[in-house]
Amino acid sequence: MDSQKLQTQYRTDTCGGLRKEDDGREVTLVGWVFRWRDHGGIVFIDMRDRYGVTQIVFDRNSAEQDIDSLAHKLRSEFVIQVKGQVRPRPEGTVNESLPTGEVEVSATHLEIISESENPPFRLDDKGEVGEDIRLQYRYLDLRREELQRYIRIRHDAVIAARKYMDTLSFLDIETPILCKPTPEGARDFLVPARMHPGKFYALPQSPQIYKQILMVSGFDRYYQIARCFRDEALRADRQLEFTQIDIEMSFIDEDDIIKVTEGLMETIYRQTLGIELKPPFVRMGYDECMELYGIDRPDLRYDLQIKDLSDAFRGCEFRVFNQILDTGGRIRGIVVPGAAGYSRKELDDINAVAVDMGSKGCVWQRVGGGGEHDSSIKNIVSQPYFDKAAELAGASRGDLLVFVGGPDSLTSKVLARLRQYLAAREGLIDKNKLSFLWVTDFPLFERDEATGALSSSHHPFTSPHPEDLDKLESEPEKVRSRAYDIVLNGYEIGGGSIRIHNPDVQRRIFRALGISDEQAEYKFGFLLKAFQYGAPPHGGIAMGMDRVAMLLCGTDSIRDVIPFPKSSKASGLMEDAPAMVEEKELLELHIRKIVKK
RNA sequence: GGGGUCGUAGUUCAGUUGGUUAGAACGCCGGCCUGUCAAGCCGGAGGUCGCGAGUUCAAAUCUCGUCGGCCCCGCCA
Repeated sequence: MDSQKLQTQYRTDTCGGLRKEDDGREVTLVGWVFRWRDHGGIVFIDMRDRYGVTQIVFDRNSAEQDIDSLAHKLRSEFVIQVKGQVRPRPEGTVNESLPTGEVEVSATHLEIISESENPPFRLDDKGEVGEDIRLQYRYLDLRREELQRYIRIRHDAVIAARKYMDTLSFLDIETPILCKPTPEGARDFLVPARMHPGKFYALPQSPQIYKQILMVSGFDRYYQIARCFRDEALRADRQLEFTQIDIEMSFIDEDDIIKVTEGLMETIYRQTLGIELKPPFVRMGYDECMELYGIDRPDLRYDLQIKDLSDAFRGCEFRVFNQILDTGGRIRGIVVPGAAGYSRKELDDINAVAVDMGSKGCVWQRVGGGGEHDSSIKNIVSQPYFDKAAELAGASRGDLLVFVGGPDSLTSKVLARLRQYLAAREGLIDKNKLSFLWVTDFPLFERDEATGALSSSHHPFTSPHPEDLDKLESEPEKVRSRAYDIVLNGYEIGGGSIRIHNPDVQRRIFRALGISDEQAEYKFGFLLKAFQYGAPPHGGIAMGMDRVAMLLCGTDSIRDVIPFPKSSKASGLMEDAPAMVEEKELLELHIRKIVKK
């Protein structure tokens, strides 16, 4: 840290910069009272700012000023200015745990700049504090070393990303926050348009259409660190507003985007944590991914692959299994090595997880030391079937098998969760491992099971796989897309696609989605029109900045890397947002409340 | 929209089968103290048991509702 740069009218140095080389210097520091140890005749103050902690000593005998009265008044989180002389600490009193621990500042002058109420929780990272109270007093929470570090890591990542993108000739271009509503996809945040009674803007779910139009404008390589808004339920890794590193390129294919993205992640990890990644990352097609892991964002830090055990149980005595197999379902399971010793309670817990994910439950089988099989269905199914299952699954003595039957959509969902649950339970997750994965060849559409309607699995501008174009009308669900996701340790940290740049193909997609020409014209006419004026082939990706930052910081909630996040019920606990507004404001916006509270 | 879990002092928590004045630690306030660093010692203050009903002679404790934090399902093109 270049202390020269941080010098101001208030300070000569920071609370993190002094070393024994500074012995004898007259310095002025400003900061917060972190801790104090009042011994009567001598008072120690740990003074804190962004840069660190420095011990200040007030000595009744040696101080030039009568600090007796002032120093004793100091309390936690007062803002103070201290003048004094740097000196080495007496022998035996060096604090090894502080970078500044070899020195202290002997105070000659103290000014209380700002007093503080007693803080509602301690800021020294000793002991847990409820998240509600932390969010309510977020400005104090953010003073804590941990959050200061997270915000710093996030900053470093953003700077690394910007430098990298700039090096590759990407232009940082802004796009509107007030957009045209798009009823597809996530729920929009709407903004009433005062000057257009009855009409609304929407906050961007992503800058998607604008960045595609920028490609038509010839910008070739665009990026933006863009705030996005989606009015959907929150999760530990989802907020109403979040930040994307949004990228779009022209005259490229999948490999070009993937290469740029891998380089981006490589740069971010090197610049923030000094970790060298080893691209290229593993790639896997969607179908294979779902078959092996049951989910499109598997955590590959551990194995526990899903096995198809249908053939083992075909014709067995268990009617439920036969019914499943006869109706196109499968029996699939995972082997947990060395877990045959699980108690009934533990097996019940596993079953509860399976039920929670929507199945009727799971079946377990444990392979005993003599190769004999114990199972929750051993009274129904005879031993040879278990032999076959163990053989198919590759389970050996001492292993546990857990399996679920049903349509693939169900077994995938349940087994993906069980895989995660069992890996955690078995301690198979290496916290220091970084398992990147590209998932490619997503299906272009997915069908809503309730309504039967098709919708885009990525977004409606995603290019279909050229080989599957002729199936667009006949077998739309078999059409693969040119979409790709990047996954890290089980989190989807980014996704994108090669876009459609041909207006005719785009219209065929809209038709397949049940969007009429008129509707398409109304909603996306401006994009289609733009494409009629020489659209370059293009594609891009959006990286979830919050999730990337979260993973860099090693936490499990993006709230930790967002200075002012919303609670899980979407409230700002500090400022108490959202809030009521005056009737007259609504009137001006041509809005009437129908819910009173 | 649904499920789980939690809600007691400023904070983190304990609180038995429903039964006397709801406790502990840390923090806070006061005093003592010249080498501490989560300082120490002595003393003190501090409670709408989230909120509202109900059951009961009696509710932090039981029941119902409600609000809020966290996690999950649905949702998240």
